[in-house]
Amino acid sequence: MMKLEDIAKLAGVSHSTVSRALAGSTLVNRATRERIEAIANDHGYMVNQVARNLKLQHTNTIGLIAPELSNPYYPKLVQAIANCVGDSGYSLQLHLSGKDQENELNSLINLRNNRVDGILLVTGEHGLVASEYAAGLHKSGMPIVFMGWFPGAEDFDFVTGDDADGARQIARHLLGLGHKNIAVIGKPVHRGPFDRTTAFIDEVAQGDVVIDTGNRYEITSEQDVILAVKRLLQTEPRPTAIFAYQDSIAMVVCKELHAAGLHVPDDISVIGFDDLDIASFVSPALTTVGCHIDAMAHAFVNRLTDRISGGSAAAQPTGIVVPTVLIPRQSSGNI
Amino acid sequence: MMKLEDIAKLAGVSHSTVSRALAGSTLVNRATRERIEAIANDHGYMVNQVARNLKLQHTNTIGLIAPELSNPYYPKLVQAIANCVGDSGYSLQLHLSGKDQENELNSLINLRNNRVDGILLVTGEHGLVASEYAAGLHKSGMPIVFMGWFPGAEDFDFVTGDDADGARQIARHLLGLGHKNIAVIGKPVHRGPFDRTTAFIDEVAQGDVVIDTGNRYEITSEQDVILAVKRLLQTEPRPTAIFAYQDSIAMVVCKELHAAGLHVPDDISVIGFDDLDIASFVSPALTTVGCHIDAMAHAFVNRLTDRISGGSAAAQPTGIVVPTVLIPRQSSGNI
DNA sequence: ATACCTATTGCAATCGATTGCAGGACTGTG
DNA sequence: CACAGTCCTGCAATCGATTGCAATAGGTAT
Repeated sequence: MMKLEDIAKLAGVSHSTVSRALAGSTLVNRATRERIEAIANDHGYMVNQVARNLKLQHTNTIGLIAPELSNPYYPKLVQAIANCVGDSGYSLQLHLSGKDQENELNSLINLRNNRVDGILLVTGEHGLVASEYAAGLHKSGMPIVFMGWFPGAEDFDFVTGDDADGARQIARHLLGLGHKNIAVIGKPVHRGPFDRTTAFIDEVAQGDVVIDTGNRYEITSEQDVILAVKRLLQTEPRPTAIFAYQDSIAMVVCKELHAAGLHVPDDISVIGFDDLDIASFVSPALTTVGCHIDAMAHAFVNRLTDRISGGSAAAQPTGIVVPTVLIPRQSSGNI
Repeated sequence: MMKLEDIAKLAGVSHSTVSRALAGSTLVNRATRERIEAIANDHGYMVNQVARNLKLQHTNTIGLIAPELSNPYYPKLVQAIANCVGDSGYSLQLHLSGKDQENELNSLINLRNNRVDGILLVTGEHGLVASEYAAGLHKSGMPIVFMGWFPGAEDFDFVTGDDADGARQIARHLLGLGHKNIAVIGKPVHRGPFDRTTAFIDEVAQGDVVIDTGNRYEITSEQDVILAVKRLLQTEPRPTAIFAYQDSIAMVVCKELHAAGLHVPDDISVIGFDDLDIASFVSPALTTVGCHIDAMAHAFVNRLTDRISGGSAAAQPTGIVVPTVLIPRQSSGNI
């Protein structure tokens, strides 16, 4: 492939001049520059970024580590992130950690070795895994921003949706609908100050509704959901509403309820969380809580690019929390 | 950040020796190597890949250009690709072209400038856009594999699902169910020898069923679908089955049919194409055609890595077509 | 004519690795 | 003791850019 030197020879100048000409430097004579540009163009010269990166000590690349793409929430996020990153003039190096601690660590190492300018780390539902290494990286000056809260997140830059507030909105919604006997179900994910479960339970308590421990189902697999729904239906008195911490769970719940001959929302209300695209497609359409994912992605990559340019950004790590909104649909019975 | 030179100084040897030691070369004395390894380890030395890449003239990185992530088919594919790529020891540089020709071109240029070892290009439903540039790249020796057929694909390596056969399976399925009056609807995507529409129409013709031109709906937006369904319902005699070329369209069709008070599949059968995850969730579950996406991804990246290592791989460009299978569910009325 | 300034251009160092080749130390053999 | 053969290690070139500094040419002021 053509290199600076080749163009230089063709133009009868030194490679320094070519470099400057192509960079649009005022240091080179206009006529010379135009001649060089023409030659470079004719021969399809394109700068070798890896050489350039080495010299310039930056790569114009951002690393993104996400858990997976099969949970439909992540593609939405990755898409939004990719757009923002592209708009900021960076390339994206994508790593899927598969929720695996070792993979996540390897990705981190790989990204570091490749000298990406910064790292975007989406912590999975499992919480942060490679935190010590991430902390080391961070300390060594690598800009890194997390998405999602995890124990110790305060020491880093992170952005998260205001899940707790979302849960509170759901609580008020259900209370407003007159529900007094509510069950909660979902994957156990403890997100500290942003915890959905805690916030929900606390908020309904404000309305003098207590969620019986027997009505709290922690599940980890689809199989569990089926079992949980079976048990739930035998509970006396039967709950009139179910809050599932994840849309994916809520959908299975609806399916099982339907299979058991129950009608949502007439017999029982169901609310999810996450605002998956599918949520509006299933029938009945799922009431859920979401947050503007573009705003989220925007905050995420802006925080990082600010860190990279190291400019006005406060040295202090900050947590950015983006608001969530309730999206009432059929499954909660108000429409 | 620590570099070879620093470790060399610490160990009292030359940087060449450190390089060799860390590479596990037999050329360096065992004791020396172990000492160097220990020192490198203690000081957290990690090779600078960008310098290494420059010297080695390869980057261990594969570029992936996909149209988007909001159509749920792509995340599945990207996930599978990312896994394969990772397993092969490469990093992934992801670009989302957003179906935009200029973006796709920019991505191609960017990838080339970054000297990725090879490029995976998923052509969108719009067909290939940046084909001249891609051809140029290809000619200049850049390994590049396409996913999906497009006019001229024969000159490149490409892999595609056997959509035509899938469409034929659907045709036979519908024929077997006794349908004689069938409508087809979907985005107009012409995939030459793998065209869904053509194959479908030809195959039903084998069963002496002809699809009236009035029963062929080419749509481009969700709005179009709604209109099409309205028109379709006024057609006399009303079709008893609808084949939607895409699951995403099929789902909207079902929704509209439901809204019009029609029952799927009792009043009318619907079949989609793509086997989206959602397809099994909607109610009624959607009969569709899919192909083993992992096999597809596998073929895709293997072809590329073969090209990169340039080994046994035939110099001749080849098209790999992976089989599709019919997945009968409720919406076609046989279950 | 001398000194000085400006506008261009080239030289050479640098980024951080890899690797062919030369050379030193040490051992074994005749 | 000389010489060849191993085994290690270092020197220096190289990958393809960027950029500070020196050098040259031409023009102008004195």
